[in-house]
Amino acid sequence: MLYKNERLDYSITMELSNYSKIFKALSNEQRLKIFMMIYKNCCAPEGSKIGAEFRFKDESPSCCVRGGLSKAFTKICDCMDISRSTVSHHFKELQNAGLITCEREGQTYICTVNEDVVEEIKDFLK
Amino acid sequence: MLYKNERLDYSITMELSNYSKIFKALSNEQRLKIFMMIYKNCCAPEGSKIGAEFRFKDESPSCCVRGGLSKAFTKICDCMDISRSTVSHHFKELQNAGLITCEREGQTYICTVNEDVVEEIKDFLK
DNA sequence: TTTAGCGTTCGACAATCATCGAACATTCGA
DNA sequence: TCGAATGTTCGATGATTGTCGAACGCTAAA
Repeated sequence: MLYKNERLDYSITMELSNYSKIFKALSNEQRLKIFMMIYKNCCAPEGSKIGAEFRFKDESPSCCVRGGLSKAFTKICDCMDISRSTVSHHFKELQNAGLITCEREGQTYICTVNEDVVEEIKDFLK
Repeated sequence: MLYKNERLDYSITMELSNYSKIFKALSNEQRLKIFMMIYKNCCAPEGSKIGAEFRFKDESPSCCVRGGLSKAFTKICDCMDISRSTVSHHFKELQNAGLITCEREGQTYICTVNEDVVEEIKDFLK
């Protein structure tokens, strides 16, 4: 897992190719679910319509540290039925698309959603 | 090209798998460009930030008929550097994802963006 | 220093995808 | 009715993807 991945260029209006990279990252259902869980558990808006099924069951709000989700990898492995190596691969894809950033926290990671990219997605087609 | 393709189920909150299908349809850059051109030329909002490069150059507003883009296939073939069979394939993918609908108009087609799906995309992450 | 936990990397494999050209079907106009 | 234009279908091919298990490296704790 990268500490800091090279970010795509999110200038005023994003390039078409950047959008297609983001959509590709979200085009696999498992990976989309991973992203939604990270998003839901640390930065989805208050009253968001995003389903409660993405919330970790036994989590207090304290699952968030410095704006990110702590132990994201472990938590997600625990509630998905795919191998750890596959989950690792999906995390990398999400990072390469610029959707998330991971930062070491002791033995595990804090995972943050890149909110400027989320804004770009929300603005798509507007 | 289908006259009417079976539509996905866009209920109140769309299933994750429907979102991933839509993102997959938009994950190829050529296909995303095709979609943007159809969208830009018939139903992008007034003052949309979507780039003018998606506008057909020699088109008057009359390129829209009954809410759709007339001769979409021909026009798009003319300004993209891929074969007609590939363009046909991409149109099918966009239709299967529920993003567009095509209707015969004499020898060619009127192509319509499904605006309820566009709304779902705009609402994603909200 | 040893061990256990966390996550990565590697190599493999089957499945899917993007693309092409050729052949075909349909429709309109001459 | 014939020819041209429009778009589809087919089969092929190389590239990419999603997934796995095994082996590995790093970190924290005993």
